[in-house]
Amino acid sequence: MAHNGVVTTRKNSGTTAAPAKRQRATSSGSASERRDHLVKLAAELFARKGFQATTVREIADEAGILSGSLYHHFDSKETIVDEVLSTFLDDLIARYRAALDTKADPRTVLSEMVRIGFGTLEPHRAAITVMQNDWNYLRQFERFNYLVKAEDEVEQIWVSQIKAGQAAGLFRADVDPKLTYRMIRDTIWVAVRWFRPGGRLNTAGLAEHYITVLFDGLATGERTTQKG
Amino acid sequence: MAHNGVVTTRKNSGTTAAPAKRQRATSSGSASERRDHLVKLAAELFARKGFQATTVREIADEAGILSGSLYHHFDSKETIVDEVLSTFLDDLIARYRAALDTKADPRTVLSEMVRIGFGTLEPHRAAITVMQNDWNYLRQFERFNYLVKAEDEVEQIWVSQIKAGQAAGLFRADVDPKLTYRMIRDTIWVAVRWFRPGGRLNTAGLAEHYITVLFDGLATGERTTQKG
DNA sequence: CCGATATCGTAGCAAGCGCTTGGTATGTGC
DNA sequence: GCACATACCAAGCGCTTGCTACGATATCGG
Repeated sequence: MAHNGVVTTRKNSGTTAAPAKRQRATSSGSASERRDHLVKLAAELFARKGFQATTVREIADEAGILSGSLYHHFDSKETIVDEVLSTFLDDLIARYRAALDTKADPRTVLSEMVRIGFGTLEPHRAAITVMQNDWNYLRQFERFNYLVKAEDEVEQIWVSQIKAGQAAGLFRADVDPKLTYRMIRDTIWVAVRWFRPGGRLNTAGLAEHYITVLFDGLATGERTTQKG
Repeated sequence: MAHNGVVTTRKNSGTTAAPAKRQRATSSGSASERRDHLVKLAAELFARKGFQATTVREIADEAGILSGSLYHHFDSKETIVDEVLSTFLDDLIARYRAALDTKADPRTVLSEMVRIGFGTLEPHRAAITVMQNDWNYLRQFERFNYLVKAEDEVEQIWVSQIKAGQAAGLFRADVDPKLTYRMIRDTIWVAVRWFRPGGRLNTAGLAEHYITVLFDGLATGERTTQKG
């Protein structure tokens, strides 16, 4: 009664080729393959229900094990979400740095960074969702201080490119770089809330659409507010 | 042991002129004045910690009463957040309708709607924050179906204006109206995450900044992607 | 075949959760 | 001055939470 029967109530979620009935996971492949799989399952639940609303029992159910068995792989529930977020951030920052290394002009680099942002929407959908929804909650724990650090580094990358573009006369000078960065960033990330693969546009299409509006605006004809 | 002493541990949060020490709230003013005050206190907590992470005991503590006493005013914790969100939405939609009633040209109306959006950032900061962070969770309850309805009405208002602007040749025809709306909406609302009154720009300044970029773009010189 | 290691089940603890109940003080209308 | 309504306290119920302790089983190199 403490827990309802895992074996009988298991839903065999039809996502990845899941182990239909419980069977001890054979130690195939690298040491932490099982662990990585558990992280992915948990990430999906965190994204769908929120970090706090997701219980360790639910995560275990999804994997076909009992909640206590999770603690063979992880110290705590927070360790799991930590892995979800840090994996995403590492990938993101690496991509940004690569774009910077091309040494292209600011407009080109900025466009590429927009594409990178939208490009992470699919592979890191769950992580981005968690980051959006549970940022405020997670931030209060010391162990997630690195989130703020990573965010600062990303901001620095964007702002420097915007400023460079202004200095080169490519971008209007009457906009605030930091403010502009924040609006771009938010527009990209928040798209995880409504973007679903298989819709009218893919993430590449979204990126081009946004780049168009971002640089050239929604209006037609001459720019009416040109100051710088 | 079941609950620690409310009187002794009360923190007398230095926000609004709070009742420093507990004293029975005298029935001054309208019948539900006390209730409204409790809603505001709860909204701040919901915004800061998230809906689920906020306990009824914390709300009661903030008000200087015991958790059970909250249920004299509210049926449930969800009733409280319901009041927070519906108050905001009612106000927002009323403002949008007023802007529509001016029958001005689409660009003017759209600009005004952007101003309205940013204008709600301060008076409804807590509600917007809750809406952003806890939308996914709250949406799963039937009682919050009206949230989706309200969102649909708002979307309809925006999209019709964008389409009208395209038909009038004011806006470029090669952008997707619905997609454009979503990006505008997101950019405005997500600003609650970083906007703090007293910074460099107030919400009116934010609005003008965004209107500039939205209509005329970030780049200088001729529009390079003009198609429609 | 054997021990090492990884993986998982079983059972349950301490704490905390939203919420309920029964009773008490303080006003207000008549 | 008594009935009534309001606003609250005190106590705790039933349940869920993250997590732990410990034993069982599977796999595999040697």
